Amino acid sequence: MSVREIAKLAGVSTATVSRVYRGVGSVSAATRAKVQAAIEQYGYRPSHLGEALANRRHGALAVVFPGLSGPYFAELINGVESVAVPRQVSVHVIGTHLRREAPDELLDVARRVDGMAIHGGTVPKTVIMELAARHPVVMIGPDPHPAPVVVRTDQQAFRLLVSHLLADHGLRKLVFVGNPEGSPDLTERWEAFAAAHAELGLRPGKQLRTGLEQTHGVQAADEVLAGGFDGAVCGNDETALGLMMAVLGRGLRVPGDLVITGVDDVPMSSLVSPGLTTVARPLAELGATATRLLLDLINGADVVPETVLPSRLVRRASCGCRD
Amino acid sequence: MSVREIAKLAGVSTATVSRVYRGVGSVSAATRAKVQAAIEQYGYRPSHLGEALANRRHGALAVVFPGLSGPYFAELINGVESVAVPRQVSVHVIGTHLRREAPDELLDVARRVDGMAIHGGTVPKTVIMELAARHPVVMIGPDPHPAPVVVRTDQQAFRLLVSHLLADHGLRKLVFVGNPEGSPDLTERWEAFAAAHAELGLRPGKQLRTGLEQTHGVQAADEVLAGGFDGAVCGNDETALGLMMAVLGRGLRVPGDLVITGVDDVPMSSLVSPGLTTVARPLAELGATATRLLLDLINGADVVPETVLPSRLVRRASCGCRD
DNA sequence: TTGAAAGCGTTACCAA
DNA sequence: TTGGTAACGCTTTCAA
Repeated sequence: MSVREIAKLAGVSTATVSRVYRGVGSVSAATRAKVQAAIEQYGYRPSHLGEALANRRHGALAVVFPGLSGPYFAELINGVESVAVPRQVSVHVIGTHLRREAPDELLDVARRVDGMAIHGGTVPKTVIMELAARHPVVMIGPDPHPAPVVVRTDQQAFRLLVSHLLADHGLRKLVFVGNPEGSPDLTERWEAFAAAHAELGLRPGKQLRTGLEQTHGVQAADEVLAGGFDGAVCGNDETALGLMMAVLGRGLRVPGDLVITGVDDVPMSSLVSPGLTTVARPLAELGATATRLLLDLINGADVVPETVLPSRLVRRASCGCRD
Repeated sequence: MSVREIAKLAGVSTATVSRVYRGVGSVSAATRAKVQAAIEQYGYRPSHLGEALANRRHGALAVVFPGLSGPYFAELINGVESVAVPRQVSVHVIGTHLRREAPDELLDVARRVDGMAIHGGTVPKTVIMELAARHPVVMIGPDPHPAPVVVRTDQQAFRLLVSHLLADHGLRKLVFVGNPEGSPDLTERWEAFAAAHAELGLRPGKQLRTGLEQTHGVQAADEVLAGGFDGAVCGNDETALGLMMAVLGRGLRVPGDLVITGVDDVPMSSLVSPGLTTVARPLAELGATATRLLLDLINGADVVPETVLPSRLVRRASCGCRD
């Protein structure tokens, strides 16, 4: 089923079929009806390839993440789709899982889309630069590399959080749970963690390097508990929740035996008991903004190089505040 | 940068450029070198659209899920990619989030891929049939609808699990946590749950309808605890883990105050304490098999209509077995 | 070994 | 309001 066949069946030209299908240009009611009938009878849908080739536009964009699992990415993707879907742009979600072949894969993905939004910390500098040189690229979250366009959240609330634990709750032995080397986001948080300590003339607590998933939080429990810390400042909610689960599973209390905090404010965090004190970040908005900018970039518009979205401290019971 | 330009720059025909790029056909060493040089100098990569149009093949397939979040889907996707990536086929991951517009979206996605693997319970019968009529389609997991090709796991181990709780642990008041109406997978599990009760001359326990995410498990806690049940048989590990977390957070004990079991054996389940008793399902293999069959279907091969993979009971501490 | 030309399925321009 | 025709960027067949 191609335009040509439908055109023949309806006794019109391909141009007319195209016009009818897309509802543009002027077509008499009579011809329109004829063509519509043929289209419906044969269930004709134009080939995406033909369309895209002629338009020199894929009508698709890619979002590249280190992984896919978890509420963090789910929310980000929601944001992306909330702007892409209404504009009829399809979204390719790529999880590199940080595997080696990722760079080559991305070069290949680039051939199928009009532009890409790349999460910070997923691909090496050289690849980003190579991609950005040829295609519209927007970075989601901080990345140490010189990138064309970046959308991110600030670290203010996170610093406030650490100060809150130190100053208001009087904690003096905090662990930072997360690996600053693995992710630019965590690098910034570690710096804010250190800065908040320094501000009070304290030495920054220890750093416990783990991944960003719930399982990593569970696995960190033994070491955290053995370290005699009074509070665990986790790099994100998922590790915090994993840690909390492990601590509770040992019959200990939060915040009584250990204060725990996270970052992101994923849905679980407000539901568990004790509620998780965390930093709310506008994840959906982050994805949506990145996508809007990317589409602007694709359309050749001028785009501001850096957009910073606000984050917000959310105090619940896990830090010791009464709920 | 198109074939034509490269051809001109290298002083050869487009056919020769194409041959060199793909490494097929016979080309003299001298011309090959000339062409290679031009390709590298200009960083030429053939347009995917041109390629696909000429080959009448997208080199891509879609996997359709109800959601994206969580370890269950992550593992399934791993399986899919483990076979697609080596074959140079790119994967479009679609999360419908069960939204209304999903059917239309899928029809549109179908225009961009060579075939699709659809998770059971994600789209209405009519849509599946419409898709399957025009495109290669493989279903992942049970679906009540007549589908061309299905890959699934059996329910044997799940039934065994329920019998184990009833017969070996002597539990008499089990809740089934999950909504059979929402998912064909859960429908089958509910049936197995009822059958295991019937086998011992017992009446099937109550059904507590919730979603399949961790948050839903947390939210179900109050109702489960108020019901005076001795065991909660959850539809999957995620709800089980959420429930467990909520129960522990209230200062209660698992399995002492409540036995909890799941299905899937996601990574968290072996890490938490108490370890979660569950049914291990070969999720990666499920995704991989579906993908293999889909590619066969695309290549016009004959394909067996139903493949059933085995599941396995994994006893840990949460059911009351000593670890 | 190489090239000319047709074809893949659209859209868009220009005439009619 | 319509249609013819030239792109779009590639692969492939057939000759040379």
